[in-house]
Amino acid sequence: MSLQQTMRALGDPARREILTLLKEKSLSAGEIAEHFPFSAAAVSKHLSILKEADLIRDTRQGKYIYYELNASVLEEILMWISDLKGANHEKVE
Amino acid sequence: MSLQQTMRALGDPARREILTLLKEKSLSAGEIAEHFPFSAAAVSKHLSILKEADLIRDTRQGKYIYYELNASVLEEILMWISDLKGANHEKVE
DNA sequence: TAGATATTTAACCAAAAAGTTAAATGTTGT
DNA sequence: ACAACATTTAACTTTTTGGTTAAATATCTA
Repeated sequence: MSLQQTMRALGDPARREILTLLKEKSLSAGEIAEHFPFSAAAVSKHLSILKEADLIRDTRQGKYIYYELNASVLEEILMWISDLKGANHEKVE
Repeated sequence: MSLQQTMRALGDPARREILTLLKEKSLSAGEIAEHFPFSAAAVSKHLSILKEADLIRDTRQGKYIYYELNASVLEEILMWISDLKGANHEKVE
């Protein structure tokens, strides 16, 4: 929820990679885990950190839990960074 | 230099705070350290991490070393995030 | 209900991060 | 050259992070 959580979540390369994967389409935990050289448990932990930061949402479908990107949270970071850059960030209508 | 370094540097709240301070104006290491509850050495380490990420630049002026924000690096992150959001990030002329 | 599969949670471990104090370095002014 | 000051670097400690394997939980199907 907080900028802190979001930034922390984005600090890890594996988690950024997960977000990039999810940009294309929603994937189950297992499908995501396949992309990485470490255990499903490790990936599961990454997923829970991303979920706490509200960067992803999960929905169970039977045996599988599908994850999808929640890009809306990125707005806050975008603003923080834009602000640092001294941009005048008006709302784009 | 890498996105990884930049993201990692931004992952720490103290370092983000430093950048925010430097947004206003350049400050010496000592002035920056005054804003934090921990030692000057700890702040110095944060500064070196930010410097490695090229997020700040330093220039010595006599006894003092002044730090200034280098916002240009933020462009890369901004693009990464915009991309995740699915934005069509054209250059703004 | 039992067994197979998907995923998470728990307990644990090693490596990295972030802090400390003390010593080293660079600069100024006398 | 020396003392005072600003800052960094070194050595060390504690906490956090990111991984492991094994056990727990949830769902499906025979």
